[in-house]
Amino acid sequence: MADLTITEVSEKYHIKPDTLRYYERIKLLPQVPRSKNGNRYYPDELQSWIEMVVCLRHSGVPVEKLIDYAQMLQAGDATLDARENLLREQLAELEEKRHDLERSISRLQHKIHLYETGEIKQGKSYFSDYGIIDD
Amino acid sequence: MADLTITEVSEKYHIKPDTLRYYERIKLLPQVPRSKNGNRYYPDELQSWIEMVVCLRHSGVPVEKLIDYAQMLQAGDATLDARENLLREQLAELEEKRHDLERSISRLQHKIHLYETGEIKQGKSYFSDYGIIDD
DNA sequence: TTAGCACTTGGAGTTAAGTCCAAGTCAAGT
DNA sequence: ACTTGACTTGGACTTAACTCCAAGTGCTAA
Repeated sequence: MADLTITEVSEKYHIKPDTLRYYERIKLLPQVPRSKNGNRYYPDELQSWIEMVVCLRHSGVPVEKLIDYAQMLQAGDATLDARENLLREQLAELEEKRHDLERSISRLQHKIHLYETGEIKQGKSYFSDYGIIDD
Repeated sequence: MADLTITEVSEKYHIKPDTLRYYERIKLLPQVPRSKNGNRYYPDELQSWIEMVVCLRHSGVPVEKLIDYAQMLQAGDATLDARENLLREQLAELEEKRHDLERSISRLQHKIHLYETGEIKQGKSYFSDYGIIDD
């Protein structure tokens, strides 16, 4: 692992250069170092953080929470407890999200099954097809 | 289960009246019937569909896909295959989402564990705390 | 040295999905 | 009759998170 340019990071993590610059503007990233000509480069440390950000963003953790965490990281040990709390809160959010997702997946699977077996064809009127599956 | 007014539906499914009217405008709902005074009421059939919509929206299925499905439902049997396809596609999306979510949850759990055990305190510099856990 | 390309900046524009508002109507209660 | 409260409409506004643009700089290769 070595320093990468903005486009390299962009390709590695499937995130646009514009987004990387945006993340820096909003302080989701610390000041990104520049090479002699003024171009950004991303050392390992930064890449790891970006990797984490991309992962959590992909799961819907709001940018704002990540900024809060980033700010606290920079503030040092005084923020240890607050950081742990933030992580716990986000974990709880994601676990709820997972629960909702399981429900939706079951719903879709059930519905698809109805199509597969042709049961849906008996379909009465327009939306009747949408009875709730025991709750 | 019986006909409900807009506020009743709103309370039952934790969705604002404005959102219900919005859903109607964008054809995510069929024409909602009106009582003599012009107020909307929601019969069982509609409630089931709303319940489904709320569930899927909560898992991130885009409004547009739900509109497509709703339109196809109204179009009748000619759209059976297309409807099944749409459901399969959305199912695949949600399954991928679930995968991402699992990853994020593991990440957070691991990180929280580091805080719990005090391992994070040894923290080198700012973002070093973010090394990637074996991949 | 000139063309081309990757990068820089500040700022404007986009997209999805609501969310809110002002002005008006209607039925019920006092 | 008058106030209250729930509803109606069309349209404007908000929010989150990008995403794009124009104008400019600076290295690289022919």
